[in-house]
Amino acid sequence: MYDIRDVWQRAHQMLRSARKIINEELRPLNLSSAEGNILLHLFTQGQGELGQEQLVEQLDISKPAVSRALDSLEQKGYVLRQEDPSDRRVHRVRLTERARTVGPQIERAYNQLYAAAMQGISQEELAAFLHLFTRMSENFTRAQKNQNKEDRDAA
Amino acid sequence: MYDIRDVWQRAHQMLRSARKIINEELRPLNLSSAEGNILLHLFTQGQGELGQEQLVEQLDISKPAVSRALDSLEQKGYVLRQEDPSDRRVHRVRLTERARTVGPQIERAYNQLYAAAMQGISQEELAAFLHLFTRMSENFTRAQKNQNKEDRDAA
DNA sequence: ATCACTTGGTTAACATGTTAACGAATTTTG
DNA sequence: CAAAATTCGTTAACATGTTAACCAAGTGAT
Repeated sequence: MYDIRDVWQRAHQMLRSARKIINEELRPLNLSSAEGNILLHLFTQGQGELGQEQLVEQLDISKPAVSRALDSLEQKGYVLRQEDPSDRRVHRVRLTERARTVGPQIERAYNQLYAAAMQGISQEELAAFLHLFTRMSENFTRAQKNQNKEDRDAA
Repeated sequence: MYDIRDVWQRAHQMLRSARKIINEELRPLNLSSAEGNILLHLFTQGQGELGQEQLVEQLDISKPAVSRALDSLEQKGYVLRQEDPSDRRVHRVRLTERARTVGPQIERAYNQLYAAAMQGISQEELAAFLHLFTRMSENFTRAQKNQNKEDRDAA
């Protein structure tokens, strides 16, 4: 019999394993997985550069998480933050030459991870998987809204 | 087109939402989700009592995580740790009267979460989902083993 | 019996994420 | 235009998990 609780356990397992693998793979570059995730996104999605807020939205992690990862990346010389002249609130994030040098290595690490994940899984299965995952995640979003609503109603 | 990266994003989203919902639901009991997870396990799986090591295995979280959650639960009067007379290393974890009192409320919170998750998802779909999830997670376990092996080979 | 190994649990250090509160810059609105 | 609201980023506090190092108790082999 299936226990829904296994879904959580599996999700945890998967994320933990993936993080571990990426951390291991990026250790020679002195990069953590959190940093790697951001760099990868900049490599593959960023046309030129991105504001931090865009990273927050596109990677779906919180502002402080992005802020601190960028602190570290800047420290290590992988990115630059420069003020946007047209809106001085936004910090545009740009990859440095150094980052571009190691880019392929980072992409290779992630591609390796993705390939490992997909062993024995077809495109169709992945599609179905993501479909369900999405529905579940939407269910939660809805549940959370209702919860907030009830809180407000109770107040 | 599907991007494998979405799997991670969805998994993160799901775990985050679930944690948030449970935290909200258990706040009146002064319990966090980490604590609730353990209590739920004790309620539903524990015949009488469990050693901490068993919690570690069955919940698949690290020893320190269990240790600290139990510290807090003991502090709050929800569990007791007693030395096993037959093996004085083992701390047997037992629910207190107080825990049993709030048991139904905790189980209700989780059942509500599970019900919300399953909205519009059939048993068959869940089964397929878990099947794939399991395969993926096994893939990672294998990848990690290989990685460790390569490390050793390199040394 | 003793010495080496294993096992259960704790502590310390750190990784990674979150929310809340804030400051500065921009936008909206009356 | 000036006051109010919003937006972008940072900082502080904390939640939750991990690995590494350790102690104390059991186990086992010579």
